[in-house]
Amino acid sequence: MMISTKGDYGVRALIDLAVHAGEGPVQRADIASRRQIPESYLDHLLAQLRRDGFIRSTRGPGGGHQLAKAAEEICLLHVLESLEGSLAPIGCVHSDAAEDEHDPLCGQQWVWRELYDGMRERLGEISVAELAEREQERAQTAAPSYNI
Amino acid sequence: MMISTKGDYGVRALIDLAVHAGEGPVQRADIASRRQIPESYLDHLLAQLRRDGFIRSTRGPGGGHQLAKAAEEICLLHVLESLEGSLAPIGCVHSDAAEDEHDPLCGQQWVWRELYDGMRERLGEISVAELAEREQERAQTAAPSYNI
DNA sequence: TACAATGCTGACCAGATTAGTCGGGAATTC
DNA sequence: GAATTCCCGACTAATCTGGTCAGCATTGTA
Repeated sequence: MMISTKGDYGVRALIDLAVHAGEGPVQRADIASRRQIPESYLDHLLAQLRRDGFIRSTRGPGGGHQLAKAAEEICLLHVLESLEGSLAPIGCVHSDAAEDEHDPLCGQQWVWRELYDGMRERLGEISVAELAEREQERAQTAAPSYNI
Repeated sequence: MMISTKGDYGVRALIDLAVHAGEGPVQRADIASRRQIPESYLDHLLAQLRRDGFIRSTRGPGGGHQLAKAAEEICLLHVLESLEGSLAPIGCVHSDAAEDEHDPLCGQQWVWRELYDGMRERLGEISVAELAEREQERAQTAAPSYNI
């Protein structure tokens, strides 16, 4: 398991913010109840997302959280790396490792690196905007009667 | 981290067995020292690999472990799944899950599934034989003077 | 038949990580 | 100044990782 609830919840929260973008700050409690995330846990995740510049938060009544940049510019790769740390499938492979820094004992490194690079590439292509769109589409297909 | 030392050590052990295939049973202690794996830990990994039919073990003097099938027929996917359990990047996605068993709250499932399928496909193509070959090649390039 | 070499098994353990909870403080609006 | 909201750090229980260890089972050889 490479993606814990941290990453999963965090992504969901960002989707929620993307869906409600332009409606002013969204409150933690609303995200939590809509996305079924324990509120006090979500707290920590939002803090991390703020630290890494994905969201902006405002305090006081009417406060809440908003995306700090366009949803199109937030890719899954960065979000997950923010919340989960490195996504490397194994310790001896990290994104900033030198190309030929090979441990002679870890001859199968090329496999892990190949997997890792493939994953990072794909995750880098998927934006929170895309996830939010897909969700909206699905919601409409699932319950079209409410939308006529 | 999706691949712990379990999977890594296990793969190394199988490579070792592939390299020494045809030389009779290979002893645990030899694998352990050549591959830098704690012997008593390796013990458990070999047990698992045996249970899942990757190796055959014989006891008594001159005993040891051998591949139970051709190294070409052992793919990384099965080995890792034997040692690590499911490689699913997240709980809601497993290989035997029904196609449309979607949790309405997990709208981003398609992403995880896409990653998972890609990984499984790639890992299914790589055999222990290939890993062993690559290792041998590299050993020769690294120290050609010993092989003239 | 004894014994030495080897594998087999289950119990145990320390440290890290995950998935939270809780309590209190700080900022902001009304 | 009171209500609302975010912010932050301490704490916890359960699980996983990466082992270690003791003792038993099997088998070849003298």
